[in-house]
Amino acid sequence: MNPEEPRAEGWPEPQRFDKLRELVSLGVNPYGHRFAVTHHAMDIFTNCDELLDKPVRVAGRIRSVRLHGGSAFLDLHDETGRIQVYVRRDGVGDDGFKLLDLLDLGDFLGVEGRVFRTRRGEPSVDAASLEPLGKALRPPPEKYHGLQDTDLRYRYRYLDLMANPEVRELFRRRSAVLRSLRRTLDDRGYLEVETPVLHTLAGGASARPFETHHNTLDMQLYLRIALELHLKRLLVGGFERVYEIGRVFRNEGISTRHNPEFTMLECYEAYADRDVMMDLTEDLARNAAQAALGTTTFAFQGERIDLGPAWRRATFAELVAEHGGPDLDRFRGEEDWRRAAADGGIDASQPLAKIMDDIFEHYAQPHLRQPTFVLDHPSLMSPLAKQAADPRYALRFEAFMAGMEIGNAYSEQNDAQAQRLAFELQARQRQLGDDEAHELDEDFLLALEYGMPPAGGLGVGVDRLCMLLFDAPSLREVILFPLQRPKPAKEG
RNA sequence: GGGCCAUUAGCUCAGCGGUUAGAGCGCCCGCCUUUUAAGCGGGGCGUCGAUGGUUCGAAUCCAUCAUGGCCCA
Repeated sequence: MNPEEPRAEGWPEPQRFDKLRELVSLGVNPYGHRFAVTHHAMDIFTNCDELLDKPVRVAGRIRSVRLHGGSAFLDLHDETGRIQVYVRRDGVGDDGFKLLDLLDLGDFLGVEGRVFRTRRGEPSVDAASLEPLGKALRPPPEKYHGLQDTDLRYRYRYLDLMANPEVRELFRRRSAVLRSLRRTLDDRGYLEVETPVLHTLAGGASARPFETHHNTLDMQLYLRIALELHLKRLLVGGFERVYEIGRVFRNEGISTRHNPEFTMLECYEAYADRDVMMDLTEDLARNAAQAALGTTTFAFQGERIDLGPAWRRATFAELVAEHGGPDLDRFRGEEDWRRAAADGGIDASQPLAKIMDDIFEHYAQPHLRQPTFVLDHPSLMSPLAKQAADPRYALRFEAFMAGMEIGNAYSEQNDAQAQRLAFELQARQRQLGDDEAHELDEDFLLALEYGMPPAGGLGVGVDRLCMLLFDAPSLREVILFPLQRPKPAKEG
């Protein structure tokens, strides 16, 4: 940006350009370089008495200025909080005091001075010198109400973070959740790995993928919809406990519980099964809650959720029947499902797997408030899981709370021939119009043919877990930059 | 995809057929060397989301569109 060439007309505050130019003409760099910070706001606030009259160097953004003629109070915000700076003409000299006129709310400023308490007892820094570190050409959001408009909050998340301290706190807690998930798995002997985001075939889940293209290879590629198939290849390779925390992408609708890209934790444990993964799921969730909240009970949208006691375990069929749905155990085939759908007011012309999903969502899901493991889904919906003794059902669970799915796990299919049959069944569903049915993945089958240990596999929707723990009404609240349609560029 | 709601100053909002569109914060000018949502005096900085329409008159009523939110699929 060349300050001599002002595009200042039409800017919110063209005076900021004038001040910028004047700083330069005084030989002051408005954009600073290194500034050796000795203390953060929080340090001075909590250790004020020990620091009294000691020299400190603090830096941050100017959020408030109270001018008093020959002196001024500035509120400087750094990552740890707010520290008040007292600037007196006697303290910083005429030249230093003149700088005050050239500073604006939103500017970054470095201050060297001594710690003192004001008459009212507030820990403050009596400035000896001021060093502009970063001029703001636009004003920050309003200081009391912050930035409320959700569109603007997500679109310009930096303003949201600047204005709303509780948003900064939320993302600190999210980081604590991530650390806790990693620690729980690390402590259990898991290895964290990274697998490709670009897939030649999007598998591991039922979802439509994003498509992309590699120019040099002239090859169609897909953004991954799950981590599953590569992590299982690692079990084939000999790692026994692996996990990945990574972004997956699903080309589907956007809602308060869905974002096109979201963070998934998947972990695979050789020689374990679904039941082992249930215990692990409870541990992961409890530890995350402890790490982020310091407790395993919390309120979600007015509802009390308790992760502490052993979670309820009930089968898919039991839960549907319990809430007025059909007796799935008596179902013989597709016709029974379609009739049940019609009876329940569900679109009976949809692909069969979708009908199964809808029947569960219709009857059971809204009632799953306290943490619940739903066991034994229909096999058709679970092509990557081993079948139960009754082959209509799979050795699978999904974890629900507050009516929301947060986890999904299988006793992983390690029989290459059974996996091929399951894929072939999916391929037929695809031909019948189910574009979410799993693709037949020869490359994955090849890996299984070399032998994979039996394993429990678990996937956890990290964003949803955070949403619950933080009592967020929308998934978008816990994602720093949720996808938004671009705004037309403003004129000027 | 369907229904409902919102869009007014940089920000948070009021105004809902009738003078020149308002408040607080922010901003500009002046005063003030321990204030803290500092204070005092002065200044309104606007394509009322966009485009059409109804009307003597539209921020306000109607239609369409755009963006966002909530609910449903």
